[in-house]
Amino acid sequence: MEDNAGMPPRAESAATAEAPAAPAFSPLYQQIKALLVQSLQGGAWQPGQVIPSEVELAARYRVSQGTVRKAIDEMAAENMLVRRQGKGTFVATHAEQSTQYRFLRLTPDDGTPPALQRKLLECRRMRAPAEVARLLVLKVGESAVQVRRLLLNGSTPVVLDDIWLPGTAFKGLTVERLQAWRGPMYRLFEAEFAVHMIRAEEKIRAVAAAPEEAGLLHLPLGAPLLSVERLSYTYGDRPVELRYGLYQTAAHHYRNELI
Amino acid sequence: MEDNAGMPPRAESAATAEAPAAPAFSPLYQQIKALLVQSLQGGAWQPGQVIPSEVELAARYRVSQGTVRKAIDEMAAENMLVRRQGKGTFVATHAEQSTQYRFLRLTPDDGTPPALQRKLLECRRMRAPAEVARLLVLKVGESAVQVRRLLLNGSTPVVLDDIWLPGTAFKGLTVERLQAWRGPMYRLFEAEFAVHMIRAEEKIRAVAAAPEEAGLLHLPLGAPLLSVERLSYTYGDRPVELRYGLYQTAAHHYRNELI
DNA sequence: ACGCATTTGTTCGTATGTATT
DNA sequence: TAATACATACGAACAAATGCG
Repeated sequence: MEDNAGMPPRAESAATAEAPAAPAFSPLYQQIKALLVQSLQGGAWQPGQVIPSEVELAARYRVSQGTVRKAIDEMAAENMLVRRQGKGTFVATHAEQSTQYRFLRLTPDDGTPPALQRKLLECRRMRAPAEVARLLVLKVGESAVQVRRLLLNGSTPVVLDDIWLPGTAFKGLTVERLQAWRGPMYRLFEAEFAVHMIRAEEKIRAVAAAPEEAGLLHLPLGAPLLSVERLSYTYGDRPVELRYGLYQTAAHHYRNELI
Repeated sequence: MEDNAGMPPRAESAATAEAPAAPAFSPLYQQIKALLVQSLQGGAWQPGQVIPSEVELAARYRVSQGTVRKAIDEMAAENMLVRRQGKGTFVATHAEQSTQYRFLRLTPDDGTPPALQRKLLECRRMRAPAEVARLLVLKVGESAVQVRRLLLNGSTPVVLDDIWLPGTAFKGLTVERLQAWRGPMYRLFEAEFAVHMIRAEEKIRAVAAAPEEAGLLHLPLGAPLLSVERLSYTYGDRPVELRYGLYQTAAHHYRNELI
């Protein structure tokens, strides 16, 4: 712990540098956290896999175990990592039972766990419409993939999703690929396209069913629907999915916890 | 630090006791946390006030500062306490700018901060209806207070709230009291009735405006509305407020963050 | 304006407990 | 049983923010 050669920047180096523009000092554990996020972003550790132990990471970055621990604590709180006592710390995945449909807040009123069947309606590639391009931070004219699907409870359609993805990141996403996939779509994204959703923002409204929507959801024209616009982010706060959802809330509700 | 006389239970005592029913061992910092929550619940420290410093609490409970710190960390994460470097740790309150309207997720579409005027419609005392009694865990026939109000953006009504409170806890809540109050309702509750909301669960649906609602919100019959059922909890997971809200989402939306 | 005391924030080191393999 | 990994707990030191004299 004497020299610091070849090591990542320490807090001191940033703090002692008398830069005129105030280089935004950050505590050591935040720097370690940033390095860990970089490793995840770079694909050094895959979803579901163990990351090195706290002791090893401490040695690697030449900091104390407590500092690594604090960095990992924050990442675990943000659902990027999962700690398991006695086993190790794992990269979060949308594959596990507990985190499956982590982002779907629609729940049956009777409390039973949500069990919805998928019905793929469409999957096509096109130039991103202006609004989609704006939200996904694409250049004008860049390609996007549109996926439309229904979620059904038995024979009752409950959700109509209109999903938009950046074309370049999702090269090779086809109807067949989607059709063949069993399991959550976000799991497909992380397994086949190395895109891991870690956070999302939603804007929710009540709207009246338009003709096409009403037809697909087997509802009368003008029936009230929950409109959910979701923008999902991956590491580094990069938006990578835009999803317009229409939820039928006669026998379901959107649950939320305020803290 | 030698003897432990008159002190709260330590982790060891619980762990070593060979109770047959497995008395649910909890780590020391969790026990400290429970004691701190009790102090809040008992009103030992008022909202907005400083609690004793970490060093003093550590001495009082005969544990290390780090253990107190971890207990406070969790409570800060749950918004029960607020830490301020150099000043101390404060009991959270609904009075501050940052936490005002902490539970109101409705935001104008144009991004401006929500600025809504209140218009009180009703405040009366009655026997709690069955559903209200069930959710607020009241005995059949117990009294409840019903408050109905509008929130307006200029002259446009945006929110219609139907609020239910336990009658005993809110003895003395009258139209005049509500009418006179400036500031968030939750601030009134904690200041005048010692009821502090720390958590809430919401169930959200899209519904069609019924005649009375449509009239109050200046909307056509059947217009889509966001229906928000909120159950608010105070210390010890006791539900103390039930609120049925109807939100007009033409120029506003309910924002949510998924993590 | 300056320094000092107080309080939380960060970092380190060490030891021990608990869960898993 | 032993080794490994995370979880808890303690103690110490210094940094940063705040408020007061």
